[in-house]
Amino acid sequence: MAGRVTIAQVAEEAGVSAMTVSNVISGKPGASDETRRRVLEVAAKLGYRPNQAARNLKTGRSGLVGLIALDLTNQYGLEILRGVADELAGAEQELLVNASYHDAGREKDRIEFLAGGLVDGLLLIAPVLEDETIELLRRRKLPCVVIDPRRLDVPLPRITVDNYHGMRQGTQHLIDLGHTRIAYLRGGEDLESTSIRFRGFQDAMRLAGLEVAEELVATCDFTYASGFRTASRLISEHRPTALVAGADLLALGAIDAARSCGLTVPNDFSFVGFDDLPQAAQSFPGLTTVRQPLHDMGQKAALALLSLIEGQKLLMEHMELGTELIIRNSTAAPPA
Amino acid sequence: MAGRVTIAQVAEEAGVSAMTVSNVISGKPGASDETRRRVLEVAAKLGYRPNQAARNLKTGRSGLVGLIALDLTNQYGLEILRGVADELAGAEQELLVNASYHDAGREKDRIEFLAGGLVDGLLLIAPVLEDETIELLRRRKLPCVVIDPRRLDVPLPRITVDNYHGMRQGTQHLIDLGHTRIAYLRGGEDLESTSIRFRGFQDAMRLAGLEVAEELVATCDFTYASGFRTASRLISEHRPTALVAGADLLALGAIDAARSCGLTVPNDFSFVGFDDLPQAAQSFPGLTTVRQPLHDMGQKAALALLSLIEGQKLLMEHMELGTELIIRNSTAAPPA
DNA sequence: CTGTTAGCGCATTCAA
DNA sequence: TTGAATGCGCTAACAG
Repeated sequence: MAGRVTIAQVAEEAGVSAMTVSNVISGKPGASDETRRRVLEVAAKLGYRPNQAARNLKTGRSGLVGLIALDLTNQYGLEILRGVADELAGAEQELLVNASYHDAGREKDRIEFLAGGLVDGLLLIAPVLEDETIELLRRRKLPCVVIDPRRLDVPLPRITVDNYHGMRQGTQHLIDLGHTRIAYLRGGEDLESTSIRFRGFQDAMRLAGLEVAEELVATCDFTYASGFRTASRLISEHRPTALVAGADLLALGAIDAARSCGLTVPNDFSFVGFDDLPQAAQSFPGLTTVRQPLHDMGQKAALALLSLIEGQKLLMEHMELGTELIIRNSTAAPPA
Repeated sequence: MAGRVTIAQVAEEAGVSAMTVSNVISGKPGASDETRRRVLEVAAKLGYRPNQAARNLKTGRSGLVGLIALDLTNQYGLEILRGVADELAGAEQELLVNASYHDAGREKDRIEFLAGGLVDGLLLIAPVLEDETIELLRRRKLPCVVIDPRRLDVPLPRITVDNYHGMRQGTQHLIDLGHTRIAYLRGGEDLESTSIRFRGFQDAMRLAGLEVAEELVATCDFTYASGFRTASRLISEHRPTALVAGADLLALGAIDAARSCGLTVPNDFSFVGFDDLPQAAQSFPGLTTVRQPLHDMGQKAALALLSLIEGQKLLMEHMELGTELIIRNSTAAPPA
């Protein structure tokens, strides 16, 4: 429907061959300045734009990078996406975004679809990645980089974060402030990173000689509402003085739960999150949290994918990035 | 790189012609069950996937819908995007998402790029749309639907919201509660909807016999931080009892500003927002706000675009959707 | 119901 | 420095 003008028309109008137009348009050398000028002029006049489909068919590349995210509503994935987009802006690649909506079946379906030659490479954010899907990817030889897979050992190039030390550091911060009764809010069970973060919490506690009281640990979904609900119960029933959450969204819900119990943050109760989503800074009081370099992860993943697409060998199969404790105003010493 | 198996190979292996394979694969009628079965079997065995580029070249369609959003960080655009994605999921169209990052130049560049045959149609969220860009779109005859343009009268199919009555209703809610000193936080100047919302506020006040005190009206950027800053000043210097914001993000910032001034919401101070972003419900106290049907706007826009792509005439050039006042817990009667 | 012919628009190869 | 021929993989139109 679009791009009505073809290279042939430009060629005729400019009195040269299609080949010459092609060369000039794609900025190849080998064309006199005079010819180049005329071709460009005619192309502009006619409003010529190369037909992507034809170009793709010829070159075997689409100029598209596929990205499959869990959904398009959660900031976690979107921050990564921004990093990807920023990196891709420089390369001549566009982003084709698909969501799997937390459904393994749909994830497989989307991957299969995109792998059908639509994209030159694939970026997966927090995918489930069943064995069958991995097999498909390998068979197709489709360049692919995985960010934060559920199972950390997937046999594909991947980028993860040092969840263990991040959570230890976050927990340690509360311990240093003098807290001893610290609650923990785990995210959903099926992610390996959830367990790793919890281990970081446990170890920090144990090494400080503190007990991890079983009733102070609860599991909930990765949502604000679930964090609110679960924390309400934890706080009202067991009265800890601080809470560590496996994700900012949970921490944010928990803070509001404390507030609705009439507690003041951080005077009466301290909170530490994990992620450092934009909301963490845009809340009152600002949320102390363990920062994942989400934007950076996106950029690094995109960069790795681009080099894979160019046919280069990857420097490393697995890249683990560090975290950083961001201290804001949701933590303080426990009430006397 | 991907999709190595071609239709010819499948045809040979199955002992039929390429045409037959093509028909079977695209689910066209006219193929005996037996043939169909065999073709499908061979295709599966070989892992055949049609090459999109070739298909696109032949059919003149890419199966891609372009979407240009301001950026990928603000929930406003993302809610619309979700609506679009939901609608497109049913059609055989994929979404190619681009961001313009609030830059008119980049917006034009992106549109020009996508219009080069990459997409079958274009959805624009809150675009600037310079005259030149509109001209380009028309020349290319690229199907296009605009959501919430800055200038409401762009000569393209468009979907907007009834900003005027929405804001009147939101303001009226505060008036009904007994507020008389009501502040107003305007969003950035260059959007027509900003002015229209403000007019709704003014009219509601005037019709209730209330004065719109000049010092109680302030303009700020569409960000939480800017809302926080501006509201802090407004509240501490002029002591209104309620504030209406031209966007939820501003209201959320304003609420935290009130809190940081030691005020309790809604007992000491009431707030009304505009948009009903997910954050409005996920905050404490829940934000009373004027709901824009963002998801619905996305769906309707996508639906309209799809019919345009199918070559059908549009039922209407301009569609204005209604708003709804969502009363949560950020509003109450003014302190005695 | 199935096969043949042709060509979408471009870029690679080679020749001029 | 430029041009002619060729084919990427697929499907519309028609013929058998």
